[in-house]
Amino acid sequence: MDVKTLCLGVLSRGDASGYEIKKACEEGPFSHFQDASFGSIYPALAKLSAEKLVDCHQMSQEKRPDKKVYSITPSGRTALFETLLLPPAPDKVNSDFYFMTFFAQLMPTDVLRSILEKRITWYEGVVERMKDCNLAIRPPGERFTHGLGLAHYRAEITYLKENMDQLLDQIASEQSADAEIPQAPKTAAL
Amino acid sequence: MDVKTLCLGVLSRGDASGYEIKKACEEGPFSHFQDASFGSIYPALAKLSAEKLVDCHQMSQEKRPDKKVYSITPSGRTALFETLLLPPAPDKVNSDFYFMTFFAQLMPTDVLRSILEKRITWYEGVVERMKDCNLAIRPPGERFTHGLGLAHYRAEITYLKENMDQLLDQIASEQSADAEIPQAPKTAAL
DNA sequence: AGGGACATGTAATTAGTTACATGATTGT
DNA sequence: ACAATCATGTAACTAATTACATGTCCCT
Repeated sequence: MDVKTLCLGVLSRGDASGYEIKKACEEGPFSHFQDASFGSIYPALAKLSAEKLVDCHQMSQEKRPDKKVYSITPSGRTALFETLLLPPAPDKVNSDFYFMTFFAQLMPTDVLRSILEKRITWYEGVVERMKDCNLAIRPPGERFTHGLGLAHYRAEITYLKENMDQLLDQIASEQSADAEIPQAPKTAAL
Repeated sequence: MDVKTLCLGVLSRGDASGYEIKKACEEGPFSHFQDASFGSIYPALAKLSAEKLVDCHQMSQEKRPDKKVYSITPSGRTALFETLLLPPAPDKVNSDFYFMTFFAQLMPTDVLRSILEKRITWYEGVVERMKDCNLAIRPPGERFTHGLGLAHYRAEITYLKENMDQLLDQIASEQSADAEIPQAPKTAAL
């Protein structure tokens, strides 16, 4: 989703500064399917402000730098509703991890094993942190999306655990056989 | 993965033209986790050619335009191996669909239902097409990645089917209750 | 004294997409 | 006649990232 709509989405849940919006995308509830950097968030908030889709009030804090807290306006909410009515763009998954596993047979088994284990550990941590958050207070869409993410991560962990040893074995045996038959096919099979 | 490495990956499986590389990303085995347009593929192939990582030979065809068929060179294979040894960049999932389900309670239930049903139908089609491809002839990494993709899609389909009616019901009842309590929280809960 | 969290913002750069330009052949 | 598939390539554009600039407080 474009950064402007992402900001409107975060602000629809309550007031926030640019810094806090970044955190919501990094660690918060949006971290699993959205991303944005300061270099895109601050200009997006400035534009939303100019379009009167958000209000901004400066906040002086003791022992902390001043911050600008943004609130969504009624027209901002309308803009968010309207975006939600548009057919969603197809998901764009760009995964180096999948690319690597696809070419697993070209990799040394120790590097491959390390990558697979890191992925499992990472996702197990994600699942643990997700289980800890209090969903009771959240609206149904958030709970649903949360459960969908969990289902996805759990399925990936299960598959990786059940199949990684077999993959590693197959590659180890193919790589020793490769010494005898070092031929690549001349035309790609789709 | 950057388009140059993606091209090397496709060419490592056999010779191909720019047009065929595009097809591999659109319909072929890379379609689930990679994307690239002509505007990035053709310049990438030109650069790879200049760096001698691929060879190019013109092919005249009857009743078809000429095509340029690219082959990966030994140094191209080395470059691909080396990229595969680098730690993979974290996955970048940018999903409008997840964003929408997150804000499901802001959407009319009929629009939401239609989006959920389209997603299920789309993924069921993907799974059907994936089941049909002959994996016996493919290397272990490709089989593994294929199974991982299938596991993910099946988990998502299962979750959507098991939870969408409940979500729709919850939203329908909340929306009628909203008429009585029209208050938004003032500060976001992460 | 050095790093990390807090806090905002701009400028340079990158990496891609979309649209355009061209043109034959095949199917409806 | 019109769209789709095959086929390559460039130019304009977009949307983002990264690096830079600035500064405080807190912890080790």
